[in-house]
Amino acid sequence: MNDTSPRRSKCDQIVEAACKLFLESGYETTSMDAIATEANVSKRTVYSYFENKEVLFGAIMKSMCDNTGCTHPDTLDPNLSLKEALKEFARNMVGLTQTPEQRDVFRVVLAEGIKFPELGKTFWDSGPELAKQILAAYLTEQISRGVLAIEDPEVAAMQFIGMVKWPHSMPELFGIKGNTTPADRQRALDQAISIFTEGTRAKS
Amino acid sequence: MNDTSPRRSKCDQIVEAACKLFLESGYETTSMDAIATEANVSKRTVYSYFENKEVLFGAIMKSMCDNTGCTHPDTLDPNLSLKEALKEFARNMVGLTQTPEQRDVFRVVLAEGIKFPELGKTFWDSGPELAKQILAAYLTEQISRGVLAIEDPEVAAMQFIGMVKWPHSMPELFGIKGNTTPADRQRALDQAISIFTEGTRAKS
DNA sequence: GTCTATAAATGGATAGAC
DNA sequence: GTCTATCCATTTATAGAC
Repeated sequence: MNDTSPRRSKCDQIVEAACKLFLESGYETTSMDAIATEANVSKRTVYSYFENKEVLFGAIMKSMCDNTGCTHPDTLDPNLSLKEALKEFARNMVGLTQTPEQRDVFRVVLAEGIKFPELGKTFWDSGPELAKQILAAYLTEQISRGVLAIEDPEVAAMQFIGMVKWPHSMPELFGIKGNTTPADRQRALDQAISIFTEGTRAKS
Repeated sequence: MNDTSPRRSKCDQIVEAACKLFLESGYETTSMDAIATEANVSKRTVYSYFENKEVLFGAIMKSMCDNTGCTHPDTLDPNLSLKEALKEFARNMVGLTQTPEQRDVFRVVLAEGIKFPELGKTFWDSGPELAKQILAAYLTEQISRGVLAIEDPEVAAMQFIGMVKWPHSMPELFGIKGNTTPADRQRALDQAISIFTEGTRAKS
């Protein structure tokens, strides 16, 4: 017995092990045997908590989506300048502070989307869609104040998110080891915000 | 025997079947049995053409990347206006004319990226990276003519691609059935180009 | 509740006949 | 080259003892 952590319920051990393995290797490649072993628990115990493999996977991924989808603030800070508010939003929600876990969730949800269609919707609603709505509400407010001029703020929100996220996330997702430094990413973010604000600012 | 097509080599039948099934269901879920059945061929015949499952998958996906990565034009048309050239680029390479097959290739490459790392690089180089370089060259030209003012044209190219691709591709990738019409997508594209050109135009 | 052992099914790969 | 039949490993899921 390798009971390092002082006292943790069997269920927690199973969840933790399943999380780790599913995110590493996806649904098919991860066996219930491997999960039981990783959790220091017998396979029968796994089945006493989760009816079968599909249920276990669904439960794990649902909670991962809920927890990693969106970090806290649900509005953009109205006290900051336009550029500063957007920068803060980009840093927190759609970009530079993305953890390896968030990246793995993204990849696994996408990979298993055919077998688990409702998972795609869960992820989408708690991640990109939520971020879009928050940003769109802010943009709409700025439009009504006459600061910005945008035809469709919802689409513009998605376009901003794409502009910030794509150059940073896609290479990483495809395993392209960019030799970008934090300073590089900071400059890219500044450029994105500059293009977006200049391109949407109301003509005075 | 269901030999509908007049005369096609066994190898072609296998490739075609494997293509279809791998793109539909990914690597693990697709069995060699299923491929043989779909191809109207015995399993032994599959193994006489392809050493094993990994080799078959690698060959299939490599050719899919080469064929669907990037459509023909390798420069932007210098005779068009800035906006028209960008619109044409966006339509051809990163957006609205994306086929279901291209979307499936994207998804499978991403999904199996851990087991087949070099596949990610193959896809990247023949798709997004190539598109980026073509666009970056065009932007650089426009900068040197004093039409645009951009600090880092390579990053800007990726940002433009993200702005165009994200709102359109991501929901589809996650199985979100957008009720967007072609007219909606056209308007979104126009808005993206407007934001980008206004945001990067040199101050006169 | 938890474990060891096993049943039932599936999948990758091969042997040998034609 | 192609087929049928089969081997062997692995995997999900369950039975029965403690």
